[in-house]
Amino acid sequence: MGTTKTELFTAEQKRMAALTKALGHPARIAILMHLVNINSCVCGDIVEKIPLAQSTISQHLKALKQAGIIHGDVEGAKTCYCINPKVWAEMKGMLSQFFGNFKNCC
Amino acid sequence: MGTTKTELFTAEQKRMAALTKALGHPARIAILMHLVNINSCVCGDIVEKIPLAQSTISQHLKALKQAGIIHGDVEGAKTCYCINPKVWAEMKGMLSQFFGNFKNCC
DNA sequence: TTTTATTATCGCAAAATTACGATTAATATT
DNA sequence: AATATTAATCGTAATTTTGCGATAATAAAA
Repeated sequence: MGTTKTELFTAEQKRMAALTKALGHPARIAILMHLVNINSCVCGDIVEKIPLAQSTISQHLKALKQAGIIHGDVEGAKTCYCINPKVWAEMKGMLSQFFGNFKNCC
Repeated sequence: MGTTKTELFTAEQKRMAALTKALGHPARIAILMHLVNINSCVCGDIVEKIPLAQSTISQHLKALKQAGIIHGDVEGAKTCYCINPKVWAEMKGMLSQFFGNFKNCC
């Protein structure tokens, strides 16, 4: 076991789960906060900002990339990581709808 | 390894990661969607709505409870699961701020 | 009081996640 | 051409997650 039974759920449910799962680690939140705060792409100084090994950060960046939340553009020897505005807007809309739908019931 | 180095991150980062991680599975999204859609507490028919074993659903409910997103009130033989309005509002605010802070930069 | 219904927990197995050091690949610099 | 610099990938180990059946625990119903 250990595998999610993905065929049992809707595309929307799977998409939302994949996106929130990608957010679900402090290091990945920290990376995204950094990108949002500096309000530009980050070319090569993420390892200095987050106290984890270079390989570990690379894995977290990969996870964010696979979810589509960021993209990395090779710029010579460095890679520039940017928030993907399209997916960012998708998440923003998806989550605001999701959280807005709840009317305090009981 | 396999353990997150939680001491390296801020309380905000850890809280946000814990909440989004709890959302990060299709079954848990489905459970929350169901609770939002019927707009009331659910007493005992979650197993019928989601095609997973009773014990598996119980575990997903536990995960949502531990994050504080829902609470379960024992109502006789059944347990009524409700969205926790306080934490719901917390997430809504946290995420809307997070996603609102990004200005399309590049 | 015995039986039934409902939910939680235990124990297990398979898979995924997290983290790191070491290595590789690709580009810049000297 | 040789040497840095930067980022990705590989290999490994510990831990966590996911899912299920079996078993408890609790309360309702007969």
